[in-house]
Amino acid sequence: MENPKKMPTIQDVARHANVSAATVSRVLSSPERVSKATRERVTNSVRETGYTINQAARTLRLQRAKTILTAMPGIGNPFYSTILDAVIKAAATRGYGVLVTGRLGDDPARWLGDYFLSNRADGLLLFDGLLDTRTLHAVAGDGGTLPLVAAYDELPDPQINSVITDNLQAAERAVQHLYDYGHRKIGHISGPSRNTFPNERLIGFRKAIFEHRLESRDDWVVSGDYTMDSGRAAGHHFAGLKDRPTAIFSANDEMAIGAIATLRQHGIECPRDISIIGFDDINVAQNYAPALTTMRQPREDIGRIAAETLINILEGHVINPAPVRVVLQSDLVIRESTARIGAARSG
Amino acid sequence: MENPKKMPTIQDVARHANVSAATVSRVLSSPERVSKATRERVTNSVRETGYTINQAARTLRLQRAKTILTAMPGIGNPFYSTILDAVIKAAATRGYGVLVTGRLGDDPARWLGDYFLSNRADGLLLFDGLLDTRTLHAVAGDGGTLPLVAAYDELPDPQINSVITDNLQAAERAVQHLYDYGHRKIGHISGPSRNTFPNERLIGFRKAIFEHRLESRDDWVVSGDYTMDSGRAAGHHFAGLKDRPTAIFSANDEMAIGAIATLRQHGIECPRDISIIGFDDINVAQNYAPALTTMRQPREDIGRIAAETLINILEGHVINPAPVRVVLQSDLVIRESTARIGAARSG
DNA sequence: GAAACTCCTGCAATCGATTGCATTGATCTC
DNA sequence: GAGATCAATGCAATCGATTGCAGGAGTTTC
Repeated sequence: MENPKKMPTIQDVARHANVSAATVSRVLSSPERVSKATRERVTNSVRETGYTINQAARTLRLQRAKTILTAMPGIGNPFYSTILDAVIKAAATRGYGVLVTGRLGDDPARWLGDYFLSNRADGLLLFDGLLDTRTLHAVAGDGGTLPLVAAYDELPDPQINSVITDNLQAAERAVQHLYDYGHRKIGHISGPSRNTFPNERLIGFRKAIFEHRLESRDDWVVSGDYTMDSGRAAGHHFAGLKDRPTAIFSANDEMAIGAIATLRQHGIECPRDISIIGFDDINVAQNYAPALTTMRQPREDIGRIAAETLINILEGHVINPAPVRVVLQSDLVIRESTARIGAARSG
Repeated sequence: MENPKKMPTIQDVARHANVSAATVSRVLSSPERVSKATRERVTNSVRETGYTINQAARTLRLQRAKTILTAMPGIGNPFYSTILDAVIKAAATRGYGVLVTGRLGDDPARWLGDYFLSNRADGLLLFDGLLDTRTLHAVAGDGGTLPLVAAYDELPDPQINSVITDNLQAAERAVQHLYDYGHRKIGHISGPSRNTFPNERLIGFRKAIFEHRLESRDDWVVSGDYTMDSGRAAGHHFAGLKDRPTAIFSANDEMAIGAIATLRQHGIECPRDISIIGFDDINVAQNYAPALTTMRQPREDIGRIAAETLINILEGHVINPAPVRVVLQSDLVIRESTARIGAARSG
């Protein structure tokens, strides 16, 4: 039990097939360089011995781990978990493993470095916008380059490869929808901003408000952290307002759900008394009551494309010195949580 | 750019500190065996060269990857993603990385094997109850043992280590709650069963129904696959019934949500017309409308304990030949989706 | 029939860290 | 003061797969 039967090595296969280890290796990696007879003999031996390659040895020799690391703020978040799912699938079809890490400790540079400056992973998929780009450059080290693809909410450093959706435009589109429905008093529940710099969705919100010359009030914009709890807090805030907006654009679905639930406890029904539009289109959105109007982000696409891009870079398919930039579109999905202002009032 | 500066090796550090590589290695792994003066000199050299250990080499030499593999049916599922979060945290504090895989291809044995029969991972955390135990034994191979901890819904093979909640008892408790609320006509939306063997929650449901001598009808039990969509399908089914149960026990929250949403579309309101209790207490449960009554599973605990158990086994802290079995409790959380039958009818 | 090729296969070095054994110098014991 | 003991360090083999180089067998060419 405590001494698992030793795994067969390439040497064992070689002995079994009466060839050298080199030949076995060649059968496995470039079969066309080996004669048909030998190839078949070796293939049989591989099967009969139950040989599986020792990745550690391979990694050491080739200096490539065939593994990518993904850093996410919180996998518990359904938004990210769907992306991760897509990443894993895409990586698997290319023969790559996926290591996952969250936010650990206070010094991102150190633990990120620990991971694959040490040959555990070949590259990084970054879904955490709160990791500062300076930090990343530090991880990359002065001379070397850290193969990296970023895929988060913010427009990242133009220097680094990225797969993103156009958040600014999508936010404008969300507000536009509320405007189209007749709303003129529009509030916002924003996500966190890093470096005191407003995030893209907040900027888009402000831009739309400005362009439509709508009323802009400080107490109509509250900031949350993308959790349902912070949505609840925002809900309390809006419920307590004397002069309340008739519609709210929430920077993600979870905060929208938290806000709707809390507002309801205060007797404020959505969409009867207030319209709320979310962002992301997470799974529950369509099954929530009311079903959420939201800006759908193509999460599977984000995950898949990000993973493929990174692997292409790793395998040298991308010689292009210019950073890769992929911008995906979000779609407006109209459901029940927003209503025309006239219709809602009369409802 | 395309040629990252070569990472310093232990040899480089040794040269820098004027000692042998062996000494550097000892400073890193068993500092007490090295004199204070040397130790400090080496520690400085490590810092100055920016050395990080090459895990591939270490893994090859030690035959241990310091990495665990988790297999989940779908990370997109919020239930599992919370568990995964806990696993990653627990593993990280023990210095372990976490590889994640989903269901890939049709032959689990092959891809599971590819992972860590090949020294990529030292052990497996299995959250996927649909992987047959025979398959697992096959992966383990005849002689050797695959370090494995299972943590899924079903009571697994008593031979293997497991961290579970008592699903049968929890299911009974859920039905008991409906019974206490005066319901006598109780339906069930079940999860999938493997091997034509009913799953624990279904057994618990049947047991409770039997013991209370309640009506048991085939068309009051529909089976789903734990997705919201299958919950919607179940909702349609129940909506179409002439003689409908007054309460439903859903084997997870997502199916409960799907069912509630669909029933509402048919004019059947929860809890006014029908009470529904879920299972798991996923994040949205408390923010759903109605807030879900559910059996809360301690997901963080499951993830953390499973990871710690596996690592203990890997590090030989567990010499015990008997399989480890941890059984956690689920708690009934009463919210709005269930109502006393009198109260509901009059509401 | 010999030079020039091609094709197939093996030899041996290499990747970087670890560790049993050997060595050195110092301290201790009687 | 000679032998024993011990602490600190170095030597060199090892983990398993890959690959440049070389050699042997067979084929082609003139």
